[in-house]
This record gives sequence, structure tokens and C-alpha cells, in this order.
Amino acid sequence: MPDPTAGPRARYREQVRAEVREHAWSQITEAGASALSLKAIAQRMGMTAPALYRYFASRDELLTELILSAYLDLAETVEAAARAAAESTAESTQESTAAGGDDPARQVRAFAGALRTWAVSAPQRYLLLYGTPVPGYAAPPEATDLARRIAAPVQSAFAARVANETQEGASRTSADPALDLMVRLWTRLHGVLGLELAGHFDTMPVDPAALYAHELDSVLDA
Amino acid sequence: MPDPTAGPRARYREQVRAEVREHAWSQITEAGASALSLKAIAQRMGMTAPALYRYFASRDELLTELILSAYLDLAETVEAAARAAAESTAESTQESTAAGGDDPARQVRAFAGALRTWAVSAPQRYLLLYGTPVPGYAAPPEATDLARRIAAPVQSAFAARVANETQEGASRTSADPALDLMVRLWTRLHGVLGLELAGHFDTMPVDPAALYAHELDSVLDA
DNA sequence: TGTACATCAGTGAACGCGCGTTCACTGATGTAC
DNA sequence: TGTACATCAGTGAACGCGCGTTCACTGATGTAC
Repeated sequence: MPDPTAGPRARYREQVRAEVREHAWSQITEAGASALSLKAIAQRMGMTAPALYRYFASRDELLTELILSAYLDLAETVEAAARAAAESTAESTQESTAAGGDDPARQVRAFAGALRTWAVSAPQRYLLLYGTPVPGYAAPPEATDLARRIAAPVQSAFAARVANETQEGASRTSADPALDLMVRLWTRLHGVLGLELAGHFDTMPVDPAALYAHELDSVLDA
Repeated sequence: MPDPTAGPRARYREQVRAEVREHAWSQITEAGASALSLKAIAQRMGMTAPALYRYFASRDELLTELILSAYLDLAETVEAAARAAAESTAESTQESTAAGGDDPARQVRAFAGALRTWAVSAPQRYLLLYGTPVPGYAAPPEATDLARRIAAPVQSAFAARVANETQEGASRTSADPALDLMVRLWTRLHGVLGLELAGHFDTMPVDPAALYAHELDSVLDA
């Protein structure tokens, strides 16, 4: 009883699917998400358009897969960064190790750094997730879960931090102070990234990287 | 020597142009900027598509006009708000009148309030200016001027404020402290607006209006 | 006040393009006996 | 080990759609004498 997901045909299928996704990304990079076209991809691959329907049920299915894979990639990227920061803290600082944990601020910094690198390296990919929604297209429910997962490292870092502090709660926006901090970080970082990637700082004497770093600090030092 | 810009034909021209713009906006509102189509507009107006070429040289020219008019509308909106705030301050507070000016913070608050109302009332219009750029379309140079004009009330309010304060300059990002404050306000407000209009808070226990107000305060109280 | 003329709005047909998607089919490839 | 069969990748033609834009043309409307 051979595994149909591991035979040579399945392998080939996965190769072609990957190649389609690759061409799809370069198309999105060059002309935005609304320019995604199965026919154009088929052409670049030296195939006919109907052939792609063996691999993707429709254009929307391909787009959904791209969006989910982008979310997943970002989630894994920021998780790895936060984890690395937590481990290096545990190694170098005896004090915090003795305190039984890691430095939340370091993890948040690692998260923010990874996020910016990820966004700047592929602006259209970032904008696909956090920019203007594609008209007439509704993101699948899994996207919400992944979006939550991306925020998780930050939120738990802030939760650890909040637990160590006396709470005043003067400027709370919601019931959960860790959520509050996470949202505040999220909006501030996105405020810089969104305008930067859209090119709005191009005609101004503004250094987006420095601004980003400042906004990060503004939340951590609050 | 009759004025050709005031005859009945010119008047009619302007009416039709306005109607085209109106339909264009409702099209953008419903399906985003990339869905803007001269043929579809002509159809809704009960005309043939070529007829529209009497009024607009091309689709891109129409789009440019829409973008510029949106910038202009926003500029006038925030200018009016800031002016009203300055005047009402001058009336009610003798102290600040004696000090020869108005309350910068009030003007910035008025600006931010007007901005949010403007953005929320027509999300796609806001996103047309500050969201993901339309692929393959470059904004005209005038857009930059108008963008600067929109920021002007805030920047001058901050300039007035900075002049009254002792400067430490610890967290400067650029050479001009008023510019710094303006950019910080801009990115923080856009961070909230951009994510809100894209629907990213819909599945979270977050109140965008409260968050927006908090971010506004965070810059004013710095 | 009435007529001739120039101006200009709008039509209809057409061009060339690209899109997503369906369908009947050919031919290669892996698999079961 | 070799042959028969089922599976499946890919083709080519086609459908219907919408787009921007050009062009020769009709007919109404304003204007100059």
C-alpha cells in the first residue's frame, strides 16, 4: 500500500506547485496583488493556462495559498527571532536566569527587527497582508489565526513584563494590559512601515529606520 | 469677447465632468482604485465610452484628478478644523490671547479629529492616498505639494510649541524638532487608521476610536 | 430677428488586448498482474 | 521481466467577458453677421 502523497507523481506535483507560487510572487512583487494572473504565470512557465488547473482550483485559491504562506512565513520568522533573543539572554545574563526568565524587552526588540527586515525585503508581500485589502476578496478564517500567532510572542513578552509591574491602568484601551501594549506596538510599527513602503517618506528628510527604532523604544519605555 | 470658460457649454462640460467623478468615486468605494473603469462609468451614465474622452484624456488622467481632489479636500478639511480651533481658543481664553497666540495642542487635536472623520467616512479614499500604491501608476508632482500642505497646520502648531519649550533633543530623528513631532503624529495616527480601515481590528477586542485618541495624546503629552 | 456657419457632444463600429474557466482530447508515466 | 491498464499531465480550441482607445460620422447647440 504505497503512500500516494510520496510517489514520484506527488513529488512532481509539489515541484510544479512551488514553481507556480514562485512566479506568482514575482508577479505580485512587480505589479501588486491585483495583477495576479494564472494565464500570465502559465505563459512564463511555458505552459498553457488550463494546465494550471491541475494544480490550483482557481485564481482565488492560489491567492489564498499565497496569503496564508506569507502569514506563516512571517509567524515563523518572528518566532525564531524572539526565541533566539530569549535564549541568548538566558545564556549571557545570570541575573535574569536567576530570576527564572528572559528579558521581555529583548524579545520584543528582536520581533520588531525581524518584522522590519521581513517587510522591507518584500514590500508587496507585507502590503498584501497589512495594506489595502484586495477588493472583492475575503481572507480565509485561517488568516485570523495566523495573524494572532504572529502577535503571540509580543503579547506573551508583554504579559511577562506586566506581571512584574505595579499596574496603574490610567491609559488602558481594553481589558488586557498586555493586549494593549501589543496593539500599541503593532500600530506604531505599522504606521512607520506602511507609510515607508508606500513611499511617503521619499520626498521628506526622514530616516525610516531611525523612526522605526524610536517608535519601538516609545512603547518599550512607556 | 465672451469668456469661453463661462458659457453654457463650459457649464455643461463641468456638470458632466463632475458626474463622471461622482461615479468614479462610488466605483472606487465599492471595488477599490484598481477597478476604476471608463467603460463602466459611461455605462452607468447611460453613455458610450468614447464620449467620456471628450472630458478626460485617459483613465490615468481621471485617476490623477481624483487623487489630487482627494488631497485637496483633505487639506481644506484639516485646515478648516485647525483654523476653527485656533479661533475658538482665541475667543474663550484671554490668557492665550494675551500671549499673542493660540493653543497648539487644540489645533493638533482638531486636525486629528478631522482626519479620522474624513478617513472613516470614505475608507477607500483614504487608502487611495495612504494605502498600497496603485501598481504602475505614479502620482503627479502636485500630490507631494498637497501632502505637504496637509501636514502644514500640524507642523506650524508644533513649531509654535517647540519655540516655547527648552529643547533637550535627546530623541530627535531629524534636524527639525517640529518636523519630528509631525512625523511621529502622522505615523501613529496612520498606524491606527490603516489597520482599522483594512479591517484588522475586526476580530479583536480593540476600540479603534479610543486607540486613536490615545495615540494622539501620546504625541501631545510627550 | 433670422439665417449661415462653426463648434462640439455623442454614437457605433472596430481593434487588440488580457482575463478566468470549461471541455474533449492526446500522450506519457507509473503500477498491478 | 514483460505486458495491459489506469492514472494523470498537458494541449488546443473555445466561450464570454471587460478593458482602453481610435476613428469616421451624425446631429444638436451656440454664435456671428
